[in-house]
Amino acid sequence: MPHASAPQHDAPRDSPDTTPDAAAGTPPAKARGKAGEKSPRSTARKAVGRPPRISRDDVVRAARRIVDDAGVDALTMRRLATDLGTTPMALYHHVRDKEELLVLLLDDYAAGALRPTGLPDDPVERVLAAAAAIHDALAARPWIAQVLTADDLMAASALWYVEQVVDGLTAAGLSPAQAVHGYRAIWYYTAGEILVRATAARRRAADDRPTYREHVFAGLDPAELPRLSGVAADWAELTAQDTYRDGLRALVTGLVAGR
Amino acid sequence: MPHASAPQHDAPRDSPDTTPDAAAGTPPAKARGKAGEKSPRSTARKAVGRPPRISRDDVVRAARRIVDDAGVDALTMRRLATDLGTTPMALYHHVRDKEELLVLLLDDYAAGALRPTGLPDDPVERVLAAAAAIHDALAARPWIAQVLTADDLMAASALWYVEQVVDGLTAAGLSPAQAVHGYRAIWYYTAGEILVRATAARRRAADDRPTYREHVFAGLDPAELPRLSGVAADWAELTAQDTYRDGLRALVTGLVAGR
DNA sequence: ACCTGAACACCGTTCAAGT
DNA sequence: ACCTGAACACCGTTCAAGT
Repeated sequence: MPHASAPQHDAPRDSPDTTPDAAAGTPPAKARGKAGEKSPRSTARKAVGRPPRISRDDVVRAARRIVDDAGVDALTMRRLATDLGTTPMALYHHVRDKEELLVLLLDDYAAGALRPTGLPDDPVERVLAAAAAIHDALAARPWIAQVLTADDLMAASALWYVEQVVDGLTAAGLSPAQAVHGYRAIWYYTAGEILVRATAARRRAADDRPTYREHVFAGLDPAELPRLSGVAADWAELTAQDTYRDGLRALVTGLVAGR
Repeated sequence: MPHASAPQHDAPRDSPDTTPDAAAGTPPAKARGKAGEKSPRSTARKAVGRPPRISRDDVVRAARRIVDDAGVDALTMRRLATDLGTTPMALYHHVRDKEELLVLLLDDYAAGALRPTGLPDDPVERVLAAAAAIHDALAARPWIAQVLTADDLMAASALWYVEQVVDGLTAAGLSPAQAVHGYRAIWYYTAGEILVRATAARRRAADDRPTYREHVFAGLDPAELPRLSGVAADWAELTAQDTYRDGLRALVTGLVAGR
């Protein structure tokens, strides 16, 4: 199901948008000049002019290929154009800029993530399952981390997961406002885990300056920092363990207990 | 106290390192060629050659100025060189590359953060206070967020905070391993909050595509996503509220309860 | 040892023009 | 309407040379 339900936000002029101001009223500042001045003789919605060679979907698909194959750093407008057999500037007719492309990519990916079948009935367990599902889907692709900071996600196609979390928290006794705040807390924790872990993995892969933390920990003063000195030897092993679900459970438990 | 205790990791050749392999044994891959081949006649540690015009501290200080004044995006090696009255390449004699500079910057900033005086005696409250202190220190500077992903922080000078958290969790009954995992969970939550919030703020400041989320929420199908439809009108207001401490308390409560 | 100058190999994006 | 070509205004970093 490739992003069938993802809304085409900021689609260039061809989206039959229901809200009038999204298409004509107050377009984003950057696009305003272009949209208003560039096509002075487009009097009607007729399909006039050169037929398109590539579509927005083509762009997103090609971008996803690059990112999956070679990482998000390899995604440049120039390479993307080359892969599509066009020029860099042709892309700008389909996406506003690179950041929009990244958000589109994230949406597209979230839409393709599997919705877990048979979520538990118990509210807390349901929250845990939904959060873990979106976490696992995102954590599976390391490039997500770098895109995450470009959007607070939870946009468009990931809303189903958000619904499950908010619903579960409500069923567990939280007020609607508390449930939204609870969802946000879960999202902070989840996004943070993905980002921190992805960075650590990148660091490890580069195998550059690998001994920095060890260096710091080796120089610990047991008198000043006794606890850290005590766990210094095990730190690497302990932090390498995947404890996402444990922390998630603690957070959700605390949210429900503190209602 | 400008990072007096911050270790000079990867300082170029002049650091009298105690661990032999940090200075000579296995230098990072990138630097290996340069370090091994560039100075064939440096037979002793004598201060020979041209006297330095700028120091590593100068570089970090100038970088901090730029970042504080104009944001992290304005920090380029070229501008930094201009501000220091040198050439871009002179900088590379003091820092390995730009990423190291960013990490140095983060360290430097964390070292300058105020340690809260009079931490509470109660273990849970102590954990909350320490975590909130590091959170507030980092959240005060928006550029931190972008640097955070370049390091898992908690390095060097921020260790005091880590000690407080691990100690508090231990005093609350967690095992050393549980305390480390708990600290990690708190760090995920904290880093995630800062990152997500900073991105949202950036988005708002750009006032570009401001209606995307509203657009998505306006198109919600109440039959499919009833909870979200119910809170759609209040979403912006609810998520604008600062609930970092509430979520933190829930997390810590859950960690202690689940021990 | 420390610094400079010039160059390399890129970026994202604008602008004016073509069909 | 859609695409092209050339250019702008940058990047971080390497390399060879100077003092």
